[in-house]
This record gives sequence, structure tokens and C-alpha cells, in this order.
Amino acid sequence: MSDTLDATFAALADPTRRAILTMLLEDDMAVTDVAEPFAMSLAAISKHLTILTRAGLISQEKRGRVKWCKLEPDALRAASVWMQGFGQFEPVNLDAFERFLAVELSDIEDDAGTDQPESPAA
Amino acid sequence: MSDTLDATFAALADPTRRAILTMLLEDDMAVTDVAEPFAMSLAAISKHLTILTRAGLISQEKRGRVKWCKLEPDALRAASVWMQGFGQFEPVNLDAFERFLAVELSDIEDDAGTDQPESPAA
DNA sequence: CTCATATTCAACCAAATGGTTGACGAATTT
DNA sequence: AAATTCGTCAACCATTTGGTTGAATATGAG
Repeated sequence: MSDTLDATFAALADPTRRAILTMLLEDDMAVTDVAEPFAMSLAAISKHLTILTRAGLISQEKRGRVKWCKLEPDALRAASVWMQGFGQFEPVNLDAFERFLAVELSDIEDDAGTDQPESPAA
Repeated sequence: MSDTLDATFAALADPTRRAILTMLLEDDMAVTDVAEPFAMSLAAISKHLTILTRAGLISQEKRGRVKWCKLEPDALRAASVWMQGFGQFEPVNLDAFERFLAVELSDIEDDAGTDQPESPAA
């Protein structure tokens, strides 16, 4: 049971992985396209994706030679419930999140490349 | 900005540290009392507490020769907002959390000792 | 003053993490 | 069939993590 929390929080503790999740929030993506904006090797990104998959945060489906990555936000629920138990935070302010998201996405662009990866979903 | 998230999620990724937070949910505690139920050295717990402190999840105040540890749940808010942005989860089910808490606390007891640490707060 | 208690520090260790490169297998294109 | 693209695997490396022990540093109590 807390194995799940271990994996979830550990996966979220890395900024590259959080950035990947944020990108996948917009659309499903192929591994190569996920890797594109980052200043690190494809193999490194592949490892990050494996970690995210094992934590259940994303799923990967191979179609042809392309492996598509899809966000699985349900995996965050257990962790979210755990955290909420501490704070009794006010109802989530999605506006704040939108602003936060904008900053994170621009951070990703700053990171290495400037391209927006393409991402057909079907 | 994502430095904070790094530290928060990394701190939460360890089951010992999550257990400590859960214990502190009930009351403020001295370092020695925090350590008591765990099957590891006091120095190890001291390190965990340093990590939790640096993540802002707890604060430590020295009164006399005793250092009191206090939960700082506000530090979870940023991480919580980040996570909620993905899931749009239903309003937090506190009952589920209560049950979860019961399990976690009994896990801590199983871990090593059986004592309930005492914990005056003033 | 002396002894005990509370906590940290320092040095050390094994294992995990996050990255690299080069070779490889599988699928697509030409 | 040959060449190219997609992604992973394997071996390697440096750094971080989570733990240990023993000594050191307060502070409190007798």
C-alpha cells in the first residue's frame, strides 16, 4: 500500500518527470517527441518514462514502431488523498494551477530546445 | 519554484518520513520520541527530520535540551495544487483518509516497538 | 561538580539514482 | 534488400540516499 506512495512520490520528485507529465497533460506523445525539448539523451528519457509507467502515472502503448505515452492521472489520487488529509486545504484553486502550469511549460522550453513537439493522439 | 516541489516530493517519497508526518499529525513530539517506534538509530531519524525541515514540512524548536517537532501542513499546499491540476479529483474524502491513517499508524507500530510516545505540546 | 539525557556531527558504507555512450532488435520507407 | 527511424538494453560513471557507529556538544538533574 505505501509501496504505491513510495513510487508515486519518488516519480514526482524529479523535475524532468514532472515536466513530462505536464507535457502529456496537453496530448499523448511518442517517446521521441517527449524527449525532444530536453537536453538529455533519448535513453535517459526512456528511463524516466519507465519510472513514470511503473508508478502508474502514465501508460505506454506501442503502435507500429512508435510507442505512445498517455497520462494516467488516476494514479495521483491515492497520493492526493494522503496529502489532503494533512492540510484540509481550501477547494483547489484551478486558476492558480493554470498560472503555475504556464510557468512550468515555459521552463521546459528554456531547458534546451524551442520546438513544440507534435502530438497526434490517435 | 520547482525546487520546492523537488524537496517536497522527495521528502514524501520515503515511508519513514511519511510515518513521522503521520505521527506528528496527532501531536508535537521530541526527536527521541519520534525515533522510538522505529527500528533504526536516533541519528538516522535526526537526518530524516532535517530533510523534513528543509522541505518545510515540519519545524523544529529547541526548548531546553529537547527539540520539539511540529507539523507544518501548509508546505503541502503547493504540491497539492500541482497534483490536483492533473486529476480534478472529487472533493477530498476525509473518511477514506481516516481509514488510511489507521492502517498507517498500525504499520508504524508493527515496525519495531509497541509504545505510544508521550507528547506534551507546551 | 558530576553524571545522565538529548541531539547532532563526522566518517564511513552499500545501494539507488540520473546520466552517458554504443550496440541492438523491430518496424517503416525507399 | 538496404537504409532509416524508434526505442530499449547493457555497461559504465559520479552523485545522492539512507543507514551505521562513535565521538562531541549542549542542557538538565543530583
